[in-house]
Amino acid sequence: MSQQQRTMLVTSALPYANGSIHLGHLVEYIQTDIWVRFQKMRGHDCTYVCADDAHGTPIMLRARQEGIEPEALVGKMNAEHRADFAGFGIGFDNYYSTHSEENRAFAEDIYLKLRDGGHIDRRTIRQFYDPEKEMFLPDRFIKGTCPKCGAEDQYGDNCEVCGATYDAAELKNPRSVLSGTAPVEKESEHYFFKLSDFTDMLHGYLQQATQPEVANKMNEWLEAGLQDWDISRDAPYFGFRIPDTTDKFFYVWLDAPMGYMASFKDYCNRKHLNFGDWWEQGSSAELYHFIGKDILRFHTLFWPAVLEGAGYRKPTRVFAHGFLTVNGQKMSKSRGTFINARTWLDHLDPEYLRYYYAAKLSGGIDDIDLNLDDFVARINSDLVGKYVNIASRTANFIVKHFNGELLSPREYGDHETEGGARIIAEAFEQREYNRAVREIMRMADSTNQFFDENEPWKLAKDPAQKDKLHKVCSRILHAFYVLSIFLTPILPAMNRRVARELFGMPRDFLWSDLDRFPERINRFKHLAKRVASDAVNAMLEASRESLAVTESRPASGPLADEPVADTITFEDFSKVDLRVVKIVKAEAVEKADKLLRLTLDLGGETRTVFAGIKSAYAPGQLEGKLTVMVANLAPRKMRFGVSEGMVLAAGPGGKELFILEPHQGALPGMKVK
RNA sequence: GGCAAGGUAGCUCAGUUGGUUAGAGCACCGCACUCAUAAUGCGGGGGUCGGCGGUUCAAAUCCGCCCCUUGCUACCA
Repeated sequence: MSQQQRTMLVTSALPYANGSIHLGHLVEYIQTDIWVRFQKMRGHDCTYVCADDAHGTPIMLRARQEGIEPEALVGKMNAEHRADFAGFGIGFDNYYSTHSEENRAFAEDIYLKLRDGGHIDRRTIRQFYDPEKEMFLPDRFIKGTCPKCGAEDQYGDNCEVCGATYDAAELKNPRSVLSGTAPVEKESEHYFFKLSDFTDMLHGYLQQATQPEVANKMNEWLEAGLQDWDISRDAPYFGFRIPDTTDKFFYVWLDAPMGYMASFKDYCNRKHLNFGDWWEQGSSAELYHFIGKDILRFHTLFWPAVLEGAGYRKPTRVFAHGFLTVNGQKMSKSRGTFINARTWLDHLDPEYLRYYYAAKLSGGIDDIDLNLDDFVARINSDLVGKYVNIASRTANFIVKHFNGELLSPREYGDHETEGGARIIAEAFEQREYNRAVREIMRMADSTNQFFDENEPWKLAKDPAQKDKLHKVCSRILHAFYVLSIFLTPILPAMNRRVARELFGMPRDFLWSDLDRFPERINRFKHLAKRVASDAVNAMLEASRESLAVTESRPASGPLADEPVADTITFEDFSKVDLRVVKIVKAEAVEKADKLLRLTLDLGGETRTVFAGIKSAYAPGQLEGKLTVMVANLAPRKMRFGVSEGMVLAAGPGGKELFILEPHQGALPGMKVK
């Protein structure tokens, strides 16, 4: 199996330094790590780097809250992340931070090259500003009433109740999350990267560098026309200052992907390598990014355009994966399925998670499900019952009757591994680990069949059959040896023990070890124990508890979904003019599947209001009834006409929506106060 | 509503360019075995391959329409 040695640099996305690593993150790191270990085993020069994404407003504010410097917070999280990753056997060659001098140098270098190349624009935009804290507010730090559905306490970019997206400027009663004061709009000069300069290049790039389904999706953005990208943020901000400015900082996406370069640069410095051999245009090294599908735009549009504009090479391929669900649903804190890496490590073997993910992962972007019952069954059956059991049931015969010595394939008859090895190597290369695992388990099955057919336990009792016993068991242990090599990228720790303790090798397995077979074994030592479902339950319980400490909110019910909003003053309330109205007409809107057009009598004046209540009310049910509306809400143009107010209703949505109705005697036009 | 990805045994999933009675693992029911930190082998039950049409000698696989799930997005002011 001679082949060209490849030079590869591989990355996983940078985890944000604001939170702990959880099982969702680990899908990506485990996927990447398996691939990297496979490439290394094949003898390629493969380097795996990552870093913490350490900048941004949330970090700055959290540090403030904890009363420490951002640097201290970032350092603490870096140590925690490293420990978690190490626990799962993620073998980074370097793990760094975007808060580093190398990263500053790359951000500035790239920015200046883009600027000098004419790809940076400056213009003034209006943005919310917190006068008390004296800072501009990102969308996530403004809350207010959703302009679409009226839900309170919604973020400045989208509404979690109705799912609407909007500009922070559209929020009603906006207020700063930091100080509670009303933010003011203020002008500020921002820097923009002219992404559209690279449209043609990206068109071709997407085809060759991404999975087909990803290219299709991203082409939608190209067709819609690429917008300029705001790459600056105003002080105060935890990040790098833009050169030649006093109060402008790079937005996180102009320093996060540079973190890949910075981490590798740090590695080069320590290993005395020439950074440019990997990153200069025309480099023959391969560059791969593993990412989640949520950050596709940044990695397949923004990042290649930036690299192109700054004169660097572009990634060879960008591999996106799907999200993790647990027991078929999104990870949930109240169900205990929002599981941190550390919680798993406290209760379960990390390699079992690696195996389970591998058994599920394909090369596509489908979500994968961690079904915990299936997990227990799968580990116990595949790993313990099939794979480990092969060695466990065979090794004793060799040690006891033959002093550990194995016959060679020539002595017991040929050992065919070529075909299977090719299939499995191909599957690893294509990141179709599920296929590799299926094939490996198929081979484990046939090995167990072979064992049972030959009944070595009977041979062992008959001295005349000693030679056959030796042949059968040698062959089986060689099959185990082959399976172990195949499983090494997935189960590195277990197979380090197999290589060294059982087969007495001085190092871990390499793929080329398939070309020769060991001549002896040592006594078998226990390798893996079954998963008890108790341990899984304990982990879920611990997850629930660890989160309960940080959040003392009710676990379920309306109050949990939508906590009571911040206190407002009476003046705030009195701004809202609520009136009793009579619904004189209610009709379905053609082509609208959620809206009803209501004609409301306000006691002399009539208003047209669109309400998203079609899922709960038939038009006829409403006509003639009284209800309450917000009468002084700014009119809003919608697709089907202008809505002149809003009717009040409660409930989560769907069939559960309940219009408010006043008691007997109320008349249209009366003010609610 | 638009776009995308899915809908195959109770569960988790395979099914390459359409081709014999649709597969695996787990679970379940028998049987066998005892070497193995209960682990294995054999056999069995179980599916109208989301639904309805169409193309074809032949469709889970191709085409059309519809239903459901998930993700983005849009109209739930």
